[in-house]
Amino acid sequence: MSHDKPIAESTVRRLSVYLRVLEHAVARGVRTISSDDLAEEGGTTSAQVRKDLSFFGSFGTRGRGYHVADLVAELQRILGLGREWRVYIVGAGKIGAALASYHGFVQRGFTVLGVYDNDARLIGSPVDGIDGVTVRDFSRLAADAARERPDIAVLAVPSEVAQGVADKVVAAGITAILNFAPVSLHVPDAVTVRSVNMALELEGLAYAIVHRDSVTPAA
Amino acid sequence: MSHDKPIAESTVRRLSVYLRVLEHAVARGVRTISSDDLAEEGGTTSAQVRKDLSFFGSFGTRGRGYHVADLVAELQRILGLGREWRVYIVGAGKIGAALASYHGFVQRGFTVLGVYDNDARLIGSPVDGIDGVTVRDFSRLAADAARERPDIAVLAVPSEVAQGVADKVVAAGITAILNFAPVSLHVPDAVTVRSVNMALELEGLAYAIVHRDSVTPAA
DNA sequence: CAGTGTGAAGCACTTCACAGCC
DNA sequence: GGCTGTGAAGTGCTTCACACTG
Repeated sequence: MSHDKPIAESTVRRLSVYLRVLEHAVARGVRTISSDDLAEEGGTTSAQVRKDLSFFGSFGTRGRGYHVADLVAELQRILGLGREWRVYIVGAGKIGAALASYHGFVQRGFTVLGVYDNDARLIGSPVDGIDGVTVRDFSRLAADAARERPDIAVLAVPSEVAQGVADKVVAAGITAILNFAPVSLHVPDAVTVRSVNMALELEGLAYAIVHRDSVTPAA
Repeated sequence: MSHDKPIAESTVRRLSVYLRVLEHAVARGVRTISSDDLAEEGGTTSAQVRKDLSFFGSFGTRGRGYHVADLVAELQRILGLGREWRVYIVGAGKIGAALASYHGFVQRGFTVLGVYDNDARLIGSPVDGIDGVTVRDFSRLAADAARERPDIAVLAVPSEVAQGVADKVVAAGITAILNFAPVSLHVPDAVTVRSVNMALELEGLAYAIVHRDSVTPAA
């Protein structure tokens, strides 16, 4: 849609972090914040904060800092959080259920329209945390998607079936996937995939412990 | 402990990915694998695979590739997966419970010794998925840790209390934290923190959808 | 030959440092 | 005086390309 120069994924990640810090600042009644403070809270450097923001415009006031409320609005706009994002969760196991009722999602405008599974024992049972939503039959996903046009599918299924599920999700016209299975998914270029891999993070910690002080943190 | 030159976090991440691919290959009865195949399955390039491995040694055979079983052993050794890693999970809510019973952890030698909460209604109740483990009182964590010497604490608590919990965990002598709360934790340098932030990943997807084809994937 | 191992080149992200502005 | 915005410098990860070897 836009023709801005590409922004690094690392920058986008930090923008999300800044947004959280700023919302916290709003809650505390803070009006104005410097790049130094933002960096401190967000775990980065002031130069990084200013550089990240500079890709999108000049939001600060020299000598003063950033107006918190304004910057919140800017970041929400930049990140695309002004609208409702419609989400399907695939997999009604422990992790899928936990995600479905995760408060952090709703808070940011991510609405869970449906939770899918192929286990007959789960289909039809209520998803707690979301009133009125019951577990849907995975075989209906394509038909439902044609009607509801979800933006994002969250995959909380076992590794062995993750690629197959991803293929079905893509075939249903969903173009963004958040993958919780510990496998790399192969999807067409037009589809965006992010992965959250908890076991991999634990392994990273194990490595760090074993090799204490010989790992360069990337962020 | 060792005096190897520091290895990039991105490299360590990929090693974990390679390990998974290789284990899958073992399961399929594959004996030998090329950097090309490993890259294809792992979502990277063959040069990257060879470079990553080269930091630790020469494990392949020119003209032939890598012996799968041998490389699995090497990677397990490099990542420090040869031993048991003792884990405490703090927070017995939905996410904490889901993590406690997550199979991927046990599989890699991560043993959940205890699940902690400060909610009296949860303390003492069984943690399903782990036989014999019941939810422990968070106020006992320091005392338990002195005895059980866990390596890693997984934080599955609300953002508002995450920093406070982290402080207690650090005070209890735990030096590695996997943080699921969407805040950056401030800890001493000697403590390693990794964060998994699901809301942030969703926001990344939202950004990617809004700015389709103007994001440079970092991995 | 097929495919690894690796110095060198390329590229992208981060940090520096300072001019400019409130 | 304090702090932003930003070219330029620095750093580190990735990609290239090829010598080398089983």
